[in-house]
Amino acid sequence: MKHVSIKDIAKELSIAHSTVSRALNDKYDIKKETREKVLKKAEEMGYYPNPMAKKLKENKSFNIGVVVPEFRNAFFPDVILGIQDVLLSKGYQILIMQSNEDPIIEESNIRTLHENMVDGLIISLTADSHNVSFLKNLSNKNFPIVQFNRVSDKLETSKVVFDDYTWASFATEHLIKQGYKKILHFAASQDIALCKYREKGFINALKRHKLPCNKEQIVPSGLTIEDGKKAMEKVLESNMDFDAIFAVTDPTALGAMMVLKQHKIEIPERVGVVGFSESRLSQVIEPSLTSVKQPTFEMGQAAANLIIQEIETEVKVPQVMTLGGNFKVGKSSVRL
Amino acid sequence: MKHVSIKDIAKELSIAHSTVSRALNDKYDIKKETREKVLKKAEEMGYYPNPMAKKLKENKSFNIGVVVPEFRNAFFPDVILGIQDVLLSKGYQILIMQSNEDPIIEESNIRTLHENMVDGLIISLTADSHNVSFLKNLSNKNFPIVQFNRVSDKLETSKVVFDDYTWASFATEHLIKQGYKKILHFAASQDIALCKYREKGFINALKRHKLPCNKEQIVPSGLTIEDGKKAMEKVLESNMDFDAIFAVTDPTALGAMMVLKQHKIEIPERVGVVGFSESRLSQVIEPSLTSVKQPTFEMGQAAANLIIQEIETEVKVPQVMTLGGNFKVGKSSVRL
DNA sequence: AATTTTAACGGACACGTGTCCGAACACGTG
DNA sequence: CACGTGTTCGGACACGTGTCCGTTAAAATT
Repeated sequence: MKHVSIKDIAKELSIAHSTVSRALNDKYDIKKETREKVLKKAEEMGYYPNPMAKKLKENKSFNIGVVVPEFRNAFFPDVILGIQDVLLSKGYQILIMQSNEDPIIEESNIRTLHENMVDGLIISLTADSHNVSFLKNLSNKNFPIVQFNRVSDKLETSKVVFDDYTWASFATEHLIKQGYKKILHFAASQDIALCKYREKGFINALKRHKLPCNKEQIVPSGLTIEDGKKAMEKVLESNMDFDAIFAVTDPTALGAMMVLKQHKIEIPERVGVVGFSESRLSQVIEPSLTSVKQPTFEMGQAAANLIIQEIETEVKVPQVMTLGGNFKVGKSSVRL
Repeated sequence: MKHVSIKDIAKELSIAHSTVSRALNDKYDIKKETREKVLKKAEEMGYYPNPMAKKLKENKSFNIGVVVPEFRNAFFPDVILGIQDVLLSKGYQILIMQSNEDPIIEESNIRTLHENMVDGLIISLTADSHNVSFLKNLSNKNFPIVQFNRVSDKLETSKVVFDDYTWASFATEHLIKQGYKKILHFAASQDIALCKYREKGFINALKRHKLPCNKEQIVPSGLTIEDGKKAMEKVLESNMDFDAIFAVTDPTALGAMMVLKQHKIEIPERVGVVGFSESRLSQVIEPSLTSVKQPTFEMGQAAANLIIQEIETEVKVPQVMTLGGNFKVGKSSVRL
C-alpha cells in the first residue's frame, strides 16, 4: 500500500536519491549503466512518481476547474466529454462543479476551485450572473479563464461561442420558407449573450423577408421546459394570433409543444416549432423537433485547447472562437 | 499572484514558521496574544493553506475518483450531484471519468485515478466488465472502493444498490393488474447484477399470478434506445404474440415505443409499456412512460458517505445499502 | 609526469506544511 | 537560594521530488 519513492530505490541500490532522479528524468550527468540499473529497479519495485510532490515542487496542480450552470440536459455533459478528451491526454485532471443556475453557488464554486489552486478555469455562466467582479478580479491577476457557451460581455477572456446570430436567423428563415407567417420567439434573459444574439437573428430574418415584427412577438420565457410551458400557456390565454414558434432552446420548445398538444393544437399543421440545441429529447418527442445542432464535443475540445495554451505559454491574448453547427429538420416544422 | 506561505507570515512577524503553524492550527503550545497577532497578520496578507503541501504532508490527496459508464442519460449526472453534495462539504474533491461503456477505457480510467492517488473510488461498472481483477487487486490492498448501481458479485466491496427485484416485480404486477396477459421482458447482460434481479423480479411476478412464462418472453436487448429499437423490430418480425413490455431501462422502453409508433401500434391500447428509471425522457414522450423511479441523488449521497467512512475509519467491513424507490404511473400502461 | 578537463555522483537545499524535541524563561515551592 | 514545574517558542526534520553546487576520480592534454 505504501508508495515507493525514489529514496527507496536509492537505498536499495546504495546510491543517492538525486542520482535516481537524474536517471528517471533522463538528465545529462549520468552513466548509461547506472541509468539502466535504476530504471530496472524502478520497474521492479513498481515505482511511479508521487503527483502531490510534483505539484508542490512545480507549484502547479495540473487541475483545471470546470464550472457549468446545470447538469440536467445533455449539453454540458457532452461539452465536458470534449474538455476531458483534450486535457486528460495532456496530463491534466478536471474538477467539475455545477452551479444549479444560482449565481451565489457559482461564486462559491469559483472560490473553492481557486483555493484548491486549479491552474485555470473553464466556465459557462448561470442565467443570472450579472455580477462578474470576482471573475474579473482573477482574470486581471493573470489567472487563466476561458468562457464558453454562456459568456459575458463584461468579462474579457478567451471565449468559445456558437454563431447564434447566423443560425437563429437561418432557423427563422426555415419557418418562413415553410409558409409560416406569424412567428413568435420564446426568448430568455438578455444578460446571456447567446440569448441576445438568437433574438437578434430572429428579428433580422423577419425584417429581411418583410414580415411583421412587433414587440409582442418576442415572448419572455426562459431556458427550461417549465419556462416553455408557462410562456405557451400565457400566449394561449391572451388569444394572440400566431402560427409558429422559434424557441431560444430545445427545452423551451419542448415545453411549448407539450402545452400545444394538451390543447390539441396540431404540430406542424397549425403551429410550426423550431428549437435550438442543448437537448437530446428533440429526437424522441413526437413529432420530432426541428432544431439547430451545436458541436458540443468540439466546443469542449476548443475550450480545453485555449486554456492549455494560456497556461503553458503564459501570454494572455483573449481570442474568441466562433463555431458553426448544422440544422436538423424534424417533423415539427414541415407542412406536408 | 504568488501564494502567501506561513514562512512569509513568520518573516513578517520575526518569529519561527512553526509558531505560525501552531497558531493557525490552534494548538496548545501557544500564547493567546501571539496567536491573535498571527491570525490578524494572516488575514491581512490573504493567507490560505496550500492544498498541495497539505496533501503531500498527510499523504492524502483529498480526491475521490468517480467512474461512470456513460454520461448520456440523466441518471449518472444526477448521482454525481448527490456524491458532490456530501464530499464537498467534507473537504474532498471529485475526479469524474466516464468509460463510454468500454471495459478497456474503464480499466485505464481506474489506473489513471489510482496513479493520481485518489483516496478512494466510487464506481459503476460498464455493461461488459467481466474482468474485475484489477479492482479486486486494489480492494485487497485495502484501497477504499464503493460500487453503486451496476455492481459486480465478484467484487466484495461496499455497495449502494436499488431493490431491483422487488420493484421489477411490482412493475410487472402493475401490467398484470391492467389486464395485460402476454408480457415480454426486454433484458440486458446478466453480468450486471441489476439486470439479473430485474429479470428475476419479472419472472417471479408472472409465476405468482400463474401467467405463462416461457424463455421467448425474455428478449435479449440492452440498456440504450438503440438496443430497444433493435429488439422491438426483431420481435415484430418474428410475429410473436404479446400485449405488453417490461423493459430493463427507460431508454430501452423508449426505443421500443418509437418502433411501435412507427408501426402504428397503439400504446397503451394494443401494447402496454413500462420502463425502469435512468431517464428524464419518460415524462416528455407521448404517451408518457410508466416507470420505476430511483432516488438518484440519495444514491450518490449514500455512496459518498460509505467511502468517507471507509477512508476515515480505515476499517473495511463491506456493507450493502439497498434503496427503495417509487412507481410513477404514466399513460403507456393504463387502459381506459 | 604534471596539469587541466571531463564525467559521474553525493550532499544540501527548496517547495509549504506539520510535528517533535529541546532550550529558554518565568513562576512557584521548599 | 536551589530546585522543580510549566509555558512558550525556535530549530531541525519529514513528506517526495528536482536542481544546484561541489567533490572525487578518471581521462585527456600539455
